[in-house]
Amino acid sequence: MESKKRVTFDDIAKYTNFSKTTVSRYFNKPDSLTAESQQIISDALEKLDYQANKVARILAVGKTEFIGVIVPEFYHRYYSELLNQILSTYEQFGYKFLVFVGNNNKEGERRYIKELLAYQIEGMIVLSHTIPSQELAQLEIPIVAVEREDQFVCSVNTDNYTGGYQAAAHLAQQQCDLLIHINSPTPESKPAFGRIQGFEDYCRQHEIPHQVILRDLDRSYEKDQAILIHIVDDLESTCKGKKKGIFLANDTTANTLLNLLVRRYGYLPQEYRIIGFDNAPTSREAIFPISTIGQQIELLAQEAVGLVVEQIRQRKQGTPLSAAPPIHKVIPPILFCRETTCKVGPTQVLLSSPAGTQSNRA
Amino acid sequence: MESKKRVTFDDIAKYTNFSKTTVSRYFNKPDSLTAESQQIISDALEKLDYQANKVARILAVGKTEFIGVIVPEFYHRYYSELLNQILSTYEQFGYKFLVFVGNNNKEGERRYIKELLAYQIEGMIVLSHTIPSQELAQLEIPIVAVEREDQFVCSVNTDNYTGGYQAAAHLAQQQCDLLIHINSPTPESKPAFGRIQGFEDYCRQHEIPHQVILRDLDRSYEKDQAILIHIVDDLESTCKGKKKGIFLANDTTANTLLNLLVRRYGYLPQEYRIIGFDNAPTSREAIFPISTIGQQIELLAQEAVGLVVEQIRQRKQGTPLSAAPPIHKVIPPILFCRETTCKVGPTQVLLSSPAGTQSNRA
DNA sequence: TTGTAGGCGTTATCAA
DNA sequence: TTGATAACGCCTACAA
Repeated sequence: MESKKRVTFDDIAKYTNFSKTTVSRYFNKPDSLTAESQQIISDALEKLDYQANKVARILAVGKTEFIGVIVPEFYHRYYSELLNQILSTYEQFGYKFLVFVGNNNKEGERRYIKELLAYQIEGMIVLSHTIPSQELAQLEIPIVAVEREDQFVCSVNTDNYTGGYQAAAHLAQQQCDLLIHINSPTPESKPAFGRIQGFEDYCRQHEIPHQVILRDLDRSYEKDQAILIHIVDDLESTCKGKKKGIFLANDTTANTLLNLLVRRYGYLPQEYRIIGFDNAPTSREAIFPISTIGQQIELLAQEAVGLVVEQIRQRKQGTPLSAAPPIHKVIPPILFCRETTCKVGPTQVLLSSPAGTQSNRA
Repeated sequence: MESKKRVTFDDIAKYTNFSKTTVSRYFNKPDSLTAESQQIISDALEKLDYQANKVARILAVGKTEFIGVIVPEFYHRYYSELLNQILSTYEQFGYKFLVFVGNNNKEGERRYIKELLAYQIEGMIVLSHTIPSQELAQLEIPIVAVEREDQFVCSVNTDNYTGGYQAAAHLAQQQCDLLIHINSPTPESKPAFGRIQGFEDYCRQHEIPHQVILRDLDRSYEKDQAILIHIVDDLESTCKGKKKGIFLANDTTANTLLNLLVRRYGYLPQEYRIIGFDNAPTSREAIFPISTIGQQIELLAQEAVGLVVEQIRQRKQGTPLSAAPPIHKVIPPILFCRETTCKVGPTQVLLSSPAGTQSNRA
């Protein structure tokens, strides 16, 4: 049970009287060994309890199968869910993920990237927003941006414009008199800017009264709540009686708004219709399940990893690195029509089981 | 701009007419070089755009600075927050994290662990529950379990017993007639079992009517909701009029229950007092901020990483590996008294800014 | 202060 | 089908 040195190919070689080359081949080209030899080596590996050392392999072969991931934060569940789905692609692609949280700190993120490069990551998936894609593009490794500024690197994004358009259309369909979009100030370079555009375009094209309210949101629940209270107070005085369709920039904010309204009224008044964005778990788990323009998070993750892997593959084949222009994949959003816009009115709000046959205790 | 071979110490050495040993020393023992030599090498590194290769370093020196992490799932925000805090310790300890999601799949997790070991991780933090600690202990690397069965490995846990005790005490203090604890069936080996024990002990010691309801929770919001509806229906018929203090196993479930009650009543009746566990972000962001027995998540993460790192350090110093018995750190919980038990009654439920002009109900 | 030589554990190349 | 040898890029003696 002593902490002996780790068993290596050399040990296996000596034990079996093969060379370590042959042992190596057992793993990489097993067919080139006789069945007998394979068996012998297999037994030896078992007997000596061999544990693979991929670090040595990396040095020899140059492939780490590491992908670096930089997540901006975990306040929005969108990111934890996206990370979840990214990590889950291990089963599909076999790549491992080195994960950092950016916390909106540009200098920090630069250090993280340096570290990732030092560990010879083969590609990187960037969810954080601080570092411009131009800088990322100079890293000379395959990079895929997800829902962030992506001019100079590959990316996978939801079709935000269509999403914003759909949101407006859906609210309009609910007979709203006034459509409102609440968002943070968003640079045009971010894909999320499309949400604003799509919303506005729909409203203009259909001549629907609307306004876009831009505030410094997405800080914390309490701060967002304070901001939204002001907005709602304002609406209550200026738009009393009008049916307001509110499109929030994300489900987290939508949830905050919903909570606020339900606290005021005990339910969500028909006068307010709410739709969020992302289809983050938040939206399903809200006091009233929130309608949302769903990002296909699992698909986004798969496409993102797939795209990185594809780029890695191409590069490995000698294809020029930055020759081709960046690929931008676009994933369509999906409307989830839930209680904050359609399904249930305030009178059907009660939640109870048909007939209870249930017992207690343990 | 061509994808030339990467620059190595050899290149720097040739360029500067030093040996690569000297270049190596520039990084590891800079004081052993003249200031002048340092400058020369520094310039060369800059000029040739040297990028560190830690893989080679690992092979030479045997230290990866990798810690493997296995998270069970992301349904409970407790885990994403814990992961967040673990990742954030990079700034403090410098260790990088290879992250896998277990998804409650024992075989999968075994494969992940194999992979992690192949990458020469120096230690592992295990949040998932599937693999017994006895098996983990045989891995011959420092392991820290967090809030899971931990008999044979080091661990960091919240003082669950005290937490359960406090929860009961707090509910009792709110003049509840009947205390109820809702949980999943929990093996005694899990730290979380202490929540049940603590709750029951308090109730017995103080002769408070109570019951423990064990159901197969923690699957999904909808499933949990269905289960809770049955439970509430039951309580409504059997305990009508009694003030019920309900202690939920975690904030996620507490949130589900709260939503359900608020949907029935438009507010949280005084007849129901609710307290959760974890102080996951969920609890603050619920329709009514949920009182909770808070786990000090940031501290848990720090202690967990710190403990792994400490073990790594000791091992490096030749101290026997598994000689010492596993260390179990215990972190006290913190009661967060919020609206579901104390702060606000249903009449003060409205949320508006000071000058607010809001209406009530219908 | 600096250099030489060998090793870390694997794979690639060339022979046999 | 197998083996010997030289990488991969860095670090650690030991020497100078």
